[in-house]
Amino acid sequence: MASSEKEALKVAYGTENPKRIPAHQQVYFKLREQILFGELAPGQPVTIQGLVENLDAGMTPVREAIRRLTAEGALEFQGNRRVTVPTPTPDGIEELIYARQAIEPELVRRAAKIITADDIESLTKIDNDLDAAITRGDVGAYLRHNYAFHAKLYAVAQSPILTEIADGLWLRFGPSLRVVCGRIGTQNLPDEHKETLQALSVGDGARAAEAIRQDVMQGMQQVKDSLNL
Amino acid sequence: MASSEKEALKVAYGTENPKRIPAHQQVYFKLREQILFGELAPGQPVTIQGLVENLDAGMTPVREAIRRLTAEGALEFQGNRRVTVPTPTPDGIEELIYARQAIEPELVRRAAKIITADDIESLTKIDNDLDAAITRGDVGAYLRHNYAFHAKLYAVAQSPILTEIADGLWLRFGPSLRVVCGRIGTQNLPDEHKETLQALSVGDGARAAEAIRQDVMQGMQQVKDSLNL
DNA sequence: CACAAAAAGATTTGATCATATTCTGGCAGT
DNA sequence: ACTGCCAGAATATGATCAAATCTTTTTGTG
Repeated sequence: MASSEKEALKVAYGTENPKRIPAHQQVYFKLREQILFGELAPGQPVTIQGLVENLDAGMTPVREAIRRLTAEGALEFQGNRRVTVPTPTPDGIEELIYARQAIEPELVRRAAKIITADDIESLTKIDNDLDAAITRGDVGAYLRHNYAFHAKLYAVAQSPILTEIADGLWLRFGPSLRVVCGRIGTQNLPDEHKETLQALSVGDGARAAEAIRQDVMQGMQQVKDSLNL
Repeated sequence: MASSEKEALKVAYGTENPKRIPAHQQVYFKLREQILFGELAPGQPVTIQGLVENLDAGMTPVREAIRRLTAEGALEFQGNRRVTVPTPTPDGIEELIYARQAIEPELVRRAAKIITADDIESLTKIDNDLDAAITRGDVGAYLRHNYAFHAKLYAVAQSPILTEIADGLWLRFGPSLRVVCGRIGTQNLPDEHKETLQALSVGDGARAAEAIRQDVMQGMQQVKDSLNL
């Protein structure tokens, strides 16, 4: 997702906005949220008509949003005309593990070079919210804040292409993450965020990158184990 | 692009086929080709109505194809409602260099583990066609065969997610590659394919991966230099 | 009077919808 | 099981509306 779009959406949501967001983008963002934060489970079929009612949108915008999410790997054509949320496979998880380890530490290295005190403060705040969500066992909030932490790191890195790739990967394992958290709760989930922040605050990009690599690896391993893949 | 789709398209092209390919997919593949092999230049605007005439398709399929390619980074929203082929930037090229070096050697490592003699033969044939294209200075054929070589490697690796990412990267620098080749011809272009094939034929995955890394790096460097970025 | 900035109008293009058509999967009846 | 029919869902078209750009005209100033 391009950050300019995010910004535009934030500005426009709900208010009597001057800038009108095209329906197909609104549908895209709503559906994306549902996939990322678990309203949709792996294997679940996604019908155009269902979304038309559910999201109260026209047919054409829904179609376009589905195409876009399909291209990003968040949804999957079933060959006939069906679309579903992809079901994780052992090989797929392996690929995601490799890809995340290849991309995310690099983003953190890049972020470390140009991060500001404000950014670190912002990240710390997100991480505190994350801890609070873990403590009270709020799975939904955990998923959102965890994503927010990583997304903020991407934003700091100012590397739009790598960020888009990383965001695409989130869409692929989001539904599975939800399933896992729903099963094992929010305890025992990996959190190398403190270490990452520590390293970033002293400008140690290499250490921050390694911390994120650990965070990513542990998280994906957790998913893999919990799903018996 | 999922390989199942590719297969389906190949089967269906032109013939009085039993399986009908949806118009939006046909448009997608046609447009994708135009982007990859250079009918469309960086910065060029892409209009829906233009494609409707050009590709002789309806409006809805064209729209869906554009959304899909936009999600893959092959096209770019211009904020107003315009869509264009992205113009390369120095930072963008840097990101692509990193991403390709992270993904493609891994695909080759995976391919090396399961490659068959038939696959190697097939790759050799593609590489010969590539050499022929270089010799006679046929830029279009060069681009197609060069892509075919890498795409075949991806196919051998049987890693759909990494392959989709790699394919997405091709879409991002395809137009620039065309510009560069049009400018400097087909001589002096990198070709570590022989080395790659040699390593693959003796089962040396590490060496094959390194050869591809060289190939990728040199190619991207060429693009970067030629565009004065 | 010449020039340029601004306004108004015309035109192109994108967004959306209503509707017709095509396809798929299930079900009834053999 | 097999075949053919039917309901529902997806695909695709063309019409309509809205937004952006281009063109022309108007207006203001040196």
